[in-house]
Amino acid sequence: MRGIPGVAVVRLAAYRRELADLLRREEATVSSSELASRLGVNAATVRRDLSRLGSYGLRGTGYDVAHLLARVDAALALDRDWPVAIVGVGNLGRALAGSRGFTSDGFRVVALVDVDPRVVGSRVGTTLVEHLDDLPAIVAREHVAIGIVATPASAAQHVVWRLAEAGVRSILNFAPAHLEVPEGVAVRHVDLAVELQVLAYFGAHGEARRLDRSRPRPAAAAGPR
Amino acid sequence: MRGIPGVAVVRLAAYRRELADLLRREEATVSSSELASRLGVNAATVRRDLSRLGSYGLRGTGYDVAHLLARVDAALALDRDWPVAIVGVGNLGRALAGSRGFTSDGFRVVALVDVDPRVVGSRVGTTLVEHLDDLPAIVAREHVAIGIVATPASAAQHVVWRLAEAGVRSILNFAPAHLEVPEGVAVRHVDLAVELQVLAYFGAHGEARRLDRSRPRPAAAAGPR
DNA sequence: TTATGTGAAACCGTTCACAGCT
DNA sequence: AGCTGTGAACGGTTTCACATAA
Repeated sequence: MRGIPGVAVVRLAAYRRELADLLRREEATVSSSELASRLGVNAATVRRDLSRLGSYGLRGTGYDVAHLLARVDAALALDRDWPVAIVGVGNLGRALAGSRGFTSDGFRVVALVDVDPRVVGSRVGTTLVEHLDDLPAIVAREHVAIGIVATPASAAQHVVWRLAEAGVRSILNFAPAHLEVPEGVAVRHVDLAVELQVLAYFGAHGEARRLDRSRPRPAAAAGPR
Repeated sequence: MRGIPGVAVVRLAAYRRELADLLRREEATVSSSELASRLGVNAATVRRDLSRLGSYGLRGTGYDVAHLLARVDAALALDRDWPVAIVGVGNLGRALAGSRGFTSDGFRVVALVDVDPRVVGSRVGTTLVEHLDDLPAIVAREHVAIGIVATPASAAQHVVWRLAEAGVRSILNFAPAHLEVPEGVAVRHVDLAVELQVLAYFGAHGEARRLDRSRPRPAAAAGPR
């Protein structure tokens, strides 16, 4: 049962969002087809995704919203604490630090890191901006589990190595660059320029395909195999 | 060429980035395997992707960097102008407006839109923030081709209808919500919370997986506490 | 020899369709 | 009756492997 396909993990996160909404509305149960239509996916896909977590559906009725939400949270490991460090305190880094998505469900921005002497030592909100050289200490002190790379592309690879050395094994990269990572480190990329270019392609080719940018980005590349 | 698979379009944008870099370094040619290793993909995949644009490779040598870049640009329709409107001028909207990725290669932020009276009428940089109600006029005036949704989730669907009505056919959504769109409108989603949750999953399930474009990777350690 | 372009195979996620619970 | 869980069919991408060209 281990080994949920990357795309399916992305869908789990989407199901979670809908489930949280249903819970808020005090709906007791949902069917796979209802979840499916809310998210624009096939009902069989929903059932297969959820069945990977175990059989928690009730035939004839659907899924218990609260229970299923708890199972999804457990699968996504959201029942733990995930301290986040943001490296690169420019416009984007600042915006991310204040973003809703970055401060909920166990995610907390616990550190801001930069190298620019004009920024290091200042505060963003209540958080002090510290120097990249202190990363090992910061990671140890705050138990940082996820690193956000919001630096220019030219610095991104260097930052990734520093993060990896310091023990961070999950990285979300906003820099427009492909990154090499050591074995055991997971990376996901969010490249704004790429998103726009893809939209340009579809805009120009008049195809309105539904293609969500859901793609996991595995770790490391390393040597030939 | 018509009908490039969505994932391949994303890779084209990545190749473009590498090609631009190679051009900057004045490299005259690249091989598929060099591009492949730079991006962590298979060389055959690179060749198949590029061959969809036509046969521009030179056997025994590789691809002419400048020529290939021009072909990729043409395929992605980057030889045109793509005026962008950002709806939702909060932290994220502001950061995006000033972002590098949003102001290059034909993309220009030509309009900022919000509904909050405290924001409408103000300026971000040199751009005036206008009211959502004026969207049809704004789109017509600026020839807006791409709309960015950077509003709260609760407003996102409404904004999408407004954008679509006004004639915008490409939408990049940053709100944490699934969006219904009319036929002929392309949407891409960037959900920061989802990205973090996916990283939490991989961080927690670090074990044994294989490296593929869409799969988790082997990891050696456990998650955070 | 080196590297492209591409049939054909392998691989993998998606969807169907229905058996099996409640 | 209604809806889940899943074997099996399906469809599309990826990768192999090699004919082909420089």
